[in-house]
Amino acid sequence: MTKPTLPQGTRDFGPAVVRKRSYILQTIRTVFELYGFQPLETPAMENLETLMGKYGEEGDKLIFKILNNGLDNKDKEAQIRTDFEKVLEGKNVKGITERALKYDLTIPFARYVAMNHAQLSFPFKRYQVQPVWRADRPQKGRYREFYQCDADVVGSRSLLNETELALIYHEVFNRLGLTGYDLRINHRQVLAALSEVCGGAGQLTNITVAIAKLDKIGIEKVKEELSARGLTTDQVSIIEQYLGIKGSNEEILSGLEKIVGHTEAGKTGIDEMRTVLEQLKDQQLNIQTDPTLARGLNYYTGLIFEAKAPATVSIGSIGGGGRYDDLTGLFGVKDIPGVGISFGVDRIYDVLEELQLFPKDLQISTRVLFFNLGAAESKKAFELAQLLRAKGISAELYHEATKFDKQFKYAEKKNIPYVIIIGEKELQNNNCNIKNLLTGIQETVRNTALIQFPFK
RNA sequence: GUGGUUAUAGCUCAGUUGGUUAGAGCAUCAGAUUGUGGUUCUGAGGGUCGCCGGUUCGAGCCCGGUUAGCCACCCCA
Repeated sequence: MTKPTLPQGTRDFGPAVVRKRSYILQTIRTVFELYGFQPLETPAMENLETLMGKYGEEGDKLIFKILNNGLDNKDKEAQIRTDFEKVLEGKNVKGITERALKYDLTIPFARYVAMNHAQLSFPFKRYQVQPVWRADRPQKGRYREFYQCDADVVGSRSLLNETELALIYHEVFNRLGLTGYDLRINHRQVLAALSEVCGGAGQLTNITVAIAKLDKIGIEKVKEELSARGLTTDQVSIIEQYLGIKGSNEEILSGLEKIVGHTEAGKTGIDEMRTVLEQLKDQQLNIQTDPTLARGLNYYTGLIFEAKAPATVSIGSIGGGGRYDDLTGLFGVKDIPGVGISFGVDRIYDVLEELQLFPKDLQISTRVLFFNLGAAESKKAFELAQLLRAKGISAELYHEATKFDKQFKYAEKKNIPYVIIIGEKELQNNNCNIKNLLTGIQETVRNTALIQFPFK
């Protein structure tokens, strides 16, 4: 017998952890529902070609592929050998692998919309809470299997959607007690305009990758990287100017206007951000425009979001999203624009843990433990436990008659707030002793009055 | 995917230049206590030193490989 282990980057979730995770998930689901989103689930696996090419070159490498069954079929051996040669060259071949684990929830959603657009009524607002898989190297806050919680609206170009999604972030983080969250926005068109001003749309990726690192490596290193990626001194100096924009949201937008406001794309981007900020004006969100924000996924075309944990926690991004104008176009259905956001539950968990923001009573499941003091006593206890259960109060009867010490310790470990003791005396008198383990207060109650007792 | 680092009891960790039988605290179990827990006291169980191989008379310690955690890069939730 070898010791069992878990695959790299995966985890088991024990009872206490599951409770905390579902507290987060329930909070998010509730807010999604509050804003009119409807649930959707899609399979763990998709056809490989549904996923390939949707997440950029790096993303493709991180997709978990599933080996086909039946590769040992002798009749097909020759074909399988030639196919496998292609795999060794880094190609994907249907004969070897045609399915993959889903990498995010957005592309499967786009696939769903493309397949069902004739039946759906638009705008279609859906939320989805499911695990996704990435063949990334694990670190703290980075796993190979993790949950995403997405909300997307498709079939509407209205910026009201962006506004409401920002409010959802605000509402969820506030409900979780994460009031110090940091929500940033930027616009793909502004980034596109910047690269246009800097000598051609071909530079977009080079520029966004470099400026996204500003926080981490500083302006000098960013300039070095831009030069290394082939930008001229003039172009680098425009970007330096762009990165130097600071101040309030309005100050940042005016700053952007000076650099990219004369371009069509730049104007659109700035106007849209301004509209959304205007709509949010009275809502007290911690929202700020951040010209360095550049989300990696290459399907975003409009406003983009990123939610970060409070600065005191070293976890970084806990959510992100943005507008994509033609996601279903990838699957042959044109003109269905969309916008969506995502919450990273696993990271939010780590943040709440670090800041000790989980409610204390999450771990209370059983409210009442009946002590077991013998055959006749436990028969009565069982009867009363059934009464409480029928009233919706979760109750347990200790599984065997043993000394008090053990039964108390069981209650303590399971965080059970009340124990009920029925012994020989109580059995005769038709009453029972209810002890509150938190306060230590014990009182005697008639059995007929037990169901009225407030087990708070 | 690249580089670095760590792995000893259920948990947190000691373990000397390689040397007989690998230790502590907490936790667990039993007793002091036959109807009232959290404190205290006494005792007990528990380890193929992540795994595989090598060097050596001898390896927890040295070397190689492998698996997993962590860190940086890349990227990302």
